[in-house]
Amino acid sequence: MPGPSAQSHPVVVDPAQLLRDTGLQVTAQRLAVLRAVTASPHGTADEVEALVRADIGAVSRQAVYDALAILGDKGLIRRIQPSRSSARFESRVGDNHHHLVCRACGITVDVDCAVGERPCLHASDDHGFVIDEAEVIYWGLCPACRTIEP
Amino acid sequence: MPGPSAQSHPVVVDPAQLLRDTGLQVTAQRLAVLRAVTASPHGTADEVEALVRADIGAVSRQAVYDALAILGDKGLIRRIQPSRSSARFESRVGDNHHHLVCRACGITVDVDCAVGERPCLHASDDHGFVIDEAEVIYWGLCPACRTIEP
DNA sequence: TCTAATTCTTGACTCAGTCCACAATCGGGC
DNA sequence: GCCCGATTGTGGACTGAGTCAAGAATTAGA
Repeated sequence: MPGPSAQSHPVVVDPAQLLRDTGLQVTAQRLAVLRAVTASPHGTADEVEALVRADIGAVSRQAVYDALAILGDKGLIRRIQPSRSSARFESRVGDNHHHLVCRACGITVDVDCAVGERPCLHASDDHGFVIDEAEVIYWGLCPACRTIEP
Repeated sequence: MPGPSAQSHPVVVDPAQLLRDTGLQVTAQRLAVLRAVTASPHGTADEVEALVRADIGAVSRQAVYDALAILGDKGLIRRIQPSRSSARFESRVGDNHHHLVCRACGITVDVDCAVGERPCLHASDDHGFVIDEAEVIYWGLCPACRTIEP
């Protein structure tokens, strides 16, 4: 839905160019990791590894972890880790959205941030910290689990 | 700071009674875990285990994990798990406060919730979930790390 | 005090993630 | 288009947090 305020980057960004722009070498593994994270938001490293392997035939687990780490560092993907879950990754970045997690089945869905800017909340007392992000996880029961659980 | 609205339980609660009231058997291990979590907020399971061992002489790791899990289930302690950290536990419950975590050194401090009631925030779209908690982690750099890092 | 149910101990095991040394690949200069 | 140094990826061992399971010890109600 194109609105009056256009995004700062082109509508369709070439993933290879995206990597180059960030100062990263372009490799088949990194491109495949980027595709996997985009195709399957909130996937674990294992799931990403499986998708990448299905995509380009073979990868080492280490390459997947390396790519996830460096892409995360550069801000091309985001890493979240709800309690009792292994790390999950998503390619939706920059809009500072939040997450809704089901206590029963663990399903994770995105929720828009009502404020929109980061950090979207201000701590009542920052204890001298320089805060750059407020990460919010809403915990509850999803519609499916709500009907099963008492 | 006692205000006009008093807490629902007595000012000083006997820990053993607290366990009994929750329907749990009172054991030396559980009492020691409760003491350890209170004495060292935001400690990991390993740290709790060490404190408990120093306190009552010996415990199995399993007993510590069992106690942390059941005390968490019953709401006597809270479990938090910031990204890239193992689980941490605290006995300050019921006031729905939040946390401030340093990206560099990992130090965790409490921040009061500006709203006070749970869930203190409302998701912009609940996707049909029944939300009972909004967990907020503020990420940044603590005063000490701010002077070291560029 | 006795007894059934709950809890703790011990030790093996799983899973996510990391470390390391060597091989393969990328990409800027010729 | 080819070379070469720097960056990445591979394979395999390893770590740390947490879980499972069977039997021994403890708790609490009769």
